[in-house]
Amino acid sequence: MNFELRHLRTIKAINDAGGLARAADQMNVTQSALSHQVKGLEDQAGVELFVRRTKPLRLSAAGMRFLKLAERVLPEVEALEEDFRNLRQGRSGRLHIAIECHACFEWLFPVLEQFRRAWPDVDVDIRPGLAFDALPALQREDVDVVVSSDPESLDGIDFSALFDYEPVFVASSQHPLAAKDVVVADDFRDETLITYPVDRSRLDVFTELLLPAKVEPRAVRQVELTAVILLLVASNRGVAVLPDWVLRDVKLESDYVTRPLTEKGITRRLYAATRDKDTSQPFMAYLLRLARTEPLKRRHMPA
Amino acid sequence: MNFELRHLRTIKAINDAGGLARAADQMNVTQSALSHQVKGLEDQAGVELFVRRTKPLRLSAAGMRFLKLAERVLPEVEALEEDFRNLRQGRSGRLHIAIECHACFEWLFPVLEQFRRAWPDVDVDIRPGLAFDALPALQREDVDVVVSSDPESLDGIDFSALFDYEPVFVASSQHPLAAKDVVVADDFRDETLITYPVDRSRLDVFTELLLPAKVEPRAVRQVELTAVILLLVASNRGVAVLPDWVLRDVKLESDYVTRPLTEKGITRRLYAATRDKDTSQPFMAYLLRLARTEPLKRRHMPA
DNA sequence: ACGTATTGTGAAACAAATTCATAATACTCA
DNA sequence: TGAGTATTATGAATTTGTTTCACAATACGT
Repeated sequence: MNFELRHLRTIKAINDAGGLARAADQMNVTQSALSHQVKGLEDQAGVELFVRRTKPLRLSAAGMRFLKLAERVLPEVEALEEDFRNLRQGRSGRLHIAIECHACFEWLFPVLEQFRRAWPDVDVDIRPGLAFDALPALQREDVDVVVSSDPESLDGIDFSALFDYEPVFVASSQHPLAAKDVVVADDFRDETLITYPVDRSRLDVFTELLLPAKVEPRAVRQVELTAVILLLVASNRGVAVLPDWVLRDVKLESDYVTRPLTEKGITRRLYAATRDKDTSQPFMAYLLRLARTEPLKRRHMPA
Repeated sequence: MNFELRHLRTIKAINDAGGLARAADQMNVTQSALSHQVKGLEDQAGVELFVRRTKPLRLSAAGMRFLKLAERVLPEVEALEEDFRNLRQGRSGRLHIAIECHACFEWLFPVLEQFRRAWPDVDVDIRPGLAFDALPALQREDVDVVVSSDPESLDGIDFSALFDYEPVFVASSQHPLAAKDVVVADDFRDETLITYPVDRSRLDVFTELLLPAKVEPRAVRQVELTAVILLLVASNRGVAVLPDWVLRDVKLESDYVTRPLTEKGITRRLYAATRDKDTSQPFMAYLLRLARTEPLKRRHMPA
């Protein structure tokens, strides 16, 4: 008693065609093949699937149940086949994105909104959970894209540059440092610094400014949401360093001010890591193009 | 790209067992067999189902979809296999009954009520529609039992006697014929006869009484429902001939009277026709026993 | 009842899946 | 890092299953 889809297809074909011979034609096999197959199936099942005393073979009660199963199952199987066909042609696929940089939500979300419209069959998702070892997850195919500003040379992984950004200092307009044109490392010594709740090794302020200068802020407070960070900054509960793109939309409400870090300013580059076999897939290329151009569009535009 | 259930079972097993080797054990095949099978499947589908860079084989995104299909489909297939097992052991099956005699509803329904409790997995139904050529339908396996009072010698068909009954004359207690102890054919000459809307050849009054005596009633009115026939008779709009079992429950309300037909009374025998291969099936035997005994239980019992 | 359409059967040819033996590969842990 | 272990991959031989071919058997229509 070990059914196969072949059997389902056969029973359905015989029923549809209204006979074994006609069904055989449609399936491009001989009538004999189907006769043998049905016999084998009935032996296995121990049940008569067809009424034999009638001539164009008709389904018995048991056969009807078999047919019902076929009619429920076969379309699902065909759907998967279609799905795989699309996958092969790069029309469908999975795009699960891990973001190492906490603030990337801000520009990524609008990008994915646009992507989704162009590639409706691609399964899109953002997975902020595995921020720590995102690259191993990429290798293991747990995710398909990792957004990071720290490219590593890894086997089978491509890093594509997306765009440059500037981590900028943010403080309340009431804050003493608002008076300065440029903020430097030493300025943080007496400040409460508000950051995302992640390791310092993944915070630009520390890696690019404070650690090299061996400066420790008076206090560090960790806050999850960007909007809340800005709220706290505006009410002068601390200062923060955020990528410029986070500020672009809200700049006008001048409860707070932004200032460059160091004389020259700091410039960082964002990358998308993908498995090399996926990099040139149509929808992946489309995403990368979108992620390169789209976040810049609304930038430096005074509202 | 031609999936088989074997592939679904394999993918599921590999996922469940967490590895190809373990899955092979559980399926009682060699690890090599599964390796070949997966390879073949991936070639056919043109899609990588597993992540190869990791060692205990893990499903890829595409593989996950395959697994999902397996988890939806396999239980359904197993349900059917279970169903067939039951069928083979005679615990489940189909019991579609065609009744030639219109009034058989009255005793058959309670019988089926009882049957259903004893054999919950048998698919029970009454099909009054194909009253005309019920026996061919039985041979074609469109139905499984035919209740009839006219046994024929037919190949592959058994007729089992159920019980005897008496077609009796029914009239309003106001009706002149109510004065007679016995009603004969001639008595119908001036009466309006109420019958079920079927051919005369399947009405006891005609086959057993009026046709042999070459008597034609003044009028014949056809009515579908037994209850309505009794209603019309009670209000003296005509007379009827019904099997005694129809009257057993309602006799007490003596708006109408029943009288035997002819001096000796008429006796008819009811049969259940079944395909010989089914006759000795446990649930069929049970039904026949029930149909032989149950309808008689409440008979001739003065309430 | 005869001819036609349809299904059934057995042996041979063909195709596919499985095994066996062994190679290749990833993972583990000192 | 490297030896050892666990896991998967591969190719040829074997086994198993499916299809074909040719023809027999069976139902159906007129």
